[in-house]
Amino acid sequence: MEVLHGVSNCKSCVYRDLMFGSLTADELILINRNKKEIKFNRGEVISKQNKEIKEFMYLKKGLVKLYRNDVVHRDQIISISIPGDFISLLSIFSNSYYKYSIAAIEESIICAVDIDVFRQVLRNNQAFGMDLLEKMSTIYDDIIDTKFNISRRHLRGRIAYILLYFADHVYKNHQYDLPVSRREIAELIEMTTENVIRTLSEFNKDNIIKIDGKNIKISDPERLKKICQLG
Amino acid sequence: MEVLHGVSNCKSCVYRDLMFGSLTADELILINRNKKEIKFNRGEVISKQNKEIKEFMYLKKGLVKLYRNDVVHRDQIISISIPGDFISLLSIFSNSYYKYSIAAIEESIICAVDIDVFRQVLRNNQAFGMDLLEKMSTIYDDIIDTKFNISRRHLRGRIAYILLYFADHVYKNHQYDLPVSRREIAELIEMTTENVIRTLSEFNKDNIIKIDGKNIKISDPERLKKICQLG
DNA sequence: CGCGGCTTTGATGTTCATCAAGTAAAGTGG
DNA sequence: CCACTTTACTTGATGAACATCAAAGCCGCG
Repeated sequence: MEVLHGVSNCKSCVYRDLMFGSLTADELILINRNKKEIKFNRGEVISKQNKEIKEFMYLKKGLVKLYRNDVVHRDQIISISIPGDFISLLSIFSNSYYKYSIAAIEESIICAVDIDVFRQVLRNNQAFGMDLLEKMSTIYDDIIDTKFNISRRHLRGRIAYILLYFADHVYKNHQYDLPVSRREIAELIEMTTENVIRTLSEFNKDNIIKIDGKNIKISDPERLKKICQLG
Repeated sequence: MEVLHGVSNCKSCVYRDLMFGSLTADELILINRNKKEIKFNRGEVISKQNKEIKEFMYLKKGLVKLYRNDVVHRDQIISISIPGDFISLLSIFSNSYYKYSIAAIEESIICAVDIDVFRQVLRNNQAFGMDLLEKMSTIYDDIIDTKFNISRRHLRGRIAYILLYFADHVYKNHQYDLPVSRREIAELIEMTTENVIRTLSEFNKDNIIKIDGKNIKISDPERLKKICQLG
């Protein structure tokens, strides 16, 4: 972890409209003065379950996972966030502590705004609040959707679902380097690491996908989609 | 379904503070003028997935379920709402159509406020917006929590979890009439109807619970809690 | 009264987790 | 930089957990 100094101004940030489009010039200056950019290496924990929330964060670069810690069983991954996502939006209003842990899957850069400043701006800007309601709702809906979609499927269907998820939602490409380990896939779709590997090998043998280490190429998208729907 | 006329004024509603505590007198009058109270019988569908959202609704009396329709497999119950819950809060901001269906489990009375009026009040009252952010966040967090708690458990653990859920969260009593059918329990915790029945019978035989038709009495809460934690 | 939905139990087979054991890859310290 | 340790990946064998199928009793309702 490393705080980046002398970094970009919010005014010219690519994500400005995504998040702070409804702020006045003054509000934006205030946010800019109270934000930090922080770099995390692959594997580093960004925040831990039950820790106090001190910042509103969004992802500028990289890939992070939200997950529930579980000592007895295994961790459960709730969602994968891509650049532009608000990674601390969950539970920021319902709790003063994190309900979930966050860790970097790839080297990532987080933009973190002091939570009190954030709340202050929120109290004074109606449009900003409405924006946030909508965004939060969308994030939550996506999580619920994904979770319910996964839990009703069998193993083959789950793997198909998650492969297509990375292709369509994260990388927008039918070929990509899997950002997560086999174990993390298992934690994401509730199955064992062994069965993740087995199912991937099966798909590989059946020429549905082509595996080369971390690299996945979806050779037969139609069949994969069919398995996703039926499995 | 039956619209109730000449019903109570919002001003003296038991749920006023729960929902509309931050409204001005004028706003409350506006809401009052544009609300309906509607009674639904057991089993009646209150709103259907993909239908346009025209009202903001909360539950005054009874018990309802939120669920995802699924033609191929079975329906999936997302949550059970008790009086005071905002049953259409989900997706009201992220979508203009319902993402989930809603149906009455018991005879229920819904209070429905015209969605445009609701949004209008929301735009003009900052405190109301903040309230809503917090409430919505809590509802979503609960759903995610429940869902993840269930999906990591085995059948016995799931049944134990749901029995305790009804006891602690819905009825606040160790004895209660199960409001849902065995099949609905199955849809709620992702298992088959047969296995719900089998597991309940097992618990009955082991003197952990006492079943009499729909009536459940938790005779050995400690053991049930242990099963819930370990299963 | 009979039809359909809910409930219950048993038998059977499938799906999946667990255990074991080995290889490959990636950190780690001397 | 190389030996060493740990972590990730892979495959197979086994048994447990669970779904499916079948059949029958029960209850409410038109």
